[in-house]
Amino acid sequence: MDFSQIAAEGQRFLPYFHTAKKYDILMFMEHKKALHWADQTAEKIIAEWGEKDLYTCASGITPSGTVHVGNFREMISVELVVRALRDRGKNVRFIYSWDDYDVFRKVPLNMPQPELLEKYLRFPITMVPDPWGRDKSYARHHEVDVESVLPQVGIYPEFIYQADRYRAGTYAEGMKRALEMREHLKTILDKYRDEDHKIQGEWWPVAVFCSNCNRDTTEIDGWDGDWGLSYHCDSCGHRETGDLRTLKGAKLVWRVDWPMRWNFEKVDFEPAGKDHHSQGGSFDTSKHVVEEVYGRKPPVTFRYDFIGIKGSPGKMSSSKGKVVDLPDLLRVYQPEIVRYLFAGTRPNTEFVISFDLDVIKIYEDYDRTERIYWGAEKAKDEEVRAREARIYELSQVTKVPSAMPYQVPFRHLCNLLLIHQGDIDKLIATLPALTEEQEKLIRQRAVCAWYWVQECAPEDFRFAVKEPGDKAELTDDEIRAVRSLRDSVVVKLETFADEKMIAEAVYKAAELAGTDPKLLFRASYQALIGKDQGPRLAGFLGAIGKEKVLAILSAY
RNA sequence: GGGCCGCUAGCUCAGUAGGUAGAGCAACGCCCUUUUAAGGCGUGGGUCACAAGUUCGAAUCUUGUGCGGCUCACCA
Repeated sequence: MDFSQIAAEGQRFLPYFHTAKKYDILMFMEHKKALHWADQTAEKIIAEWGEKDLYTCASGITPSGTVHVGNFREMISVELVVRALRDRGKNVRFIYSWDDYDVFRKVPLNMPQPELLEKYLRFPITMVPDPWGRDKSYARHHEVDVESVLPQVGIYPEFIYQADRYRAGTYAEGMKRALEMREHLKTILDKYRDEDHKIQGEWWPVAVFCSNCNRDTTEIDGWDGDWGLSYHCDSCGHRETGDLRTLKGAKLVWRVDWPMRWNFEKVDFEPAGKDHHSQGGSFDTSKHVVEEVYGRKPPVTFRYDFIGIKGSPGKMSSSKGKVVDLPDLLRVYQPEIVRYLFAGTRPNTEFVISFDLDVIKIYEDYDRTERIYWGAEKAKDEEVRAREARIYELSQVTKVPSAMPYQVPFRHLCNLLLIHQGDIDKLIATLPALTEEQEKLIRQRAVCAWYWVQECAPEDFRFAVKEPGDKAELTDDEIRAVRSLRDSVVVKLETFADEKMIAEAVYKAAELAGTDPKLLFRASYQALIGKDQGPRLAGFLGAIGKEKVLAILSAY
């Protein structure tokens, strides 16, 4: 692009282009910057590390309890960045670290058999039994819960099990290096501590699970400057001098462990929660450690915020200590929409995941984004269109469907399901012919909608169509209104061109019966569903079906 | 005490290429002789917390102030 072109184009965007500063012009020339935060992060990673054959993106947590939506935010944030990198043709390794060699510190409130678990405090969580008896350990149970559900939302990391790594001696070199740099590490960790909190007395960058009783209640007695490490256990009195390469219980303390692994795996990107991301926090000290002790630049990062919950994910889940996890989300939101929630929100902003009436709005928002992507709805401007389209792409579990999905608004879907008492096959039968792909998505959405209606929606949202013969208590006026509706509208329901025509006929029916339309509506809803209100009557009659409505109303 | 984040319409929030302030809901109005839990159209409404600075131009960048929140300094 030569300068005259820039100038011409610049005039369009910058009315004051002719007087703009050089800085403004430079900014303008770079204006093709990525719109989505995942793309921006991907570009930052590439800019920071340069062109590489392989980029490593990492995430991980300690499975010391139920892995909740907050933890999930980290996984999906990384996954979105991984996709953005891959979309740029990069080769990416996406690792997820299960820190299952951490100590079992306290028993979470929502665990079964707390007395049993109590006995294993101070053990590594990988050696605590699974209180459900399903998996080989407490840690494994939580890992399996997550690993089995992630594919549903299109997330496929390479899992790394830290207990296995440490016990296999994988990090022996890293531990030795930390011991050599012991004094320097101490200085780094003390940097942001005030006088009262400086490390007191002897400090070791390694800790040991006792080989006799498995607890971490040990103290280091010495290091021989090479591979030999001595310790004793305060619980069982065991004393031992082991070799770092074979001493299975030895591990690095957290703030050294993390940076050591950044170096070991050559991590280029890893976000962290806000608890890690303040000065003196673990990400901050780890940054110093990886540079000064392991000689590697810290990864590109960002801070993600916490997630709040609004409404209840189900009637049964109000027990104490209940945390909301990914399966809870998937019962109410179809997988694309789970991804959409996270892809559509910048990681460093807090947001709430709703299980109440907001669910309807979230579905509507997603549908709108979908229409914009497919050009079925105009976006305000090109920028909005491009951003919405990108969010839509990133929200897909695999790839974008081959044609625009058939949209059934969530609220309408709920009503249809209530009419058909949750029978999805019957519901599908009322829709126009769909492709296999479209039907699959509707079925998925219907399962969520039905769960939501039954478990999360407010009581007055639900209704059930009466069975013929189940007669409502109506006054004479009401009975007259219902008869009028039946005889002047329902009997020729199929002759109306559209819902609007039916609506008109409904009002005409009230007039014929000599009653207020209000009364007719109330009476009709009472007769059909036993409530004072319901979905818009005109469409509702058609949805229930002429035969069934007649069968019900014939009692009057 | 250190650090971080937020403060935009009545409410919930978009708005991080600096270029005339936006959406949804609420409100108000009009229309379809009819909003009964998927009606349509339209209108009003903001000192973008406050102050100063940079700039031709600031919600946007800088500094300071206020209010609210989070986080670290013990452990991961």
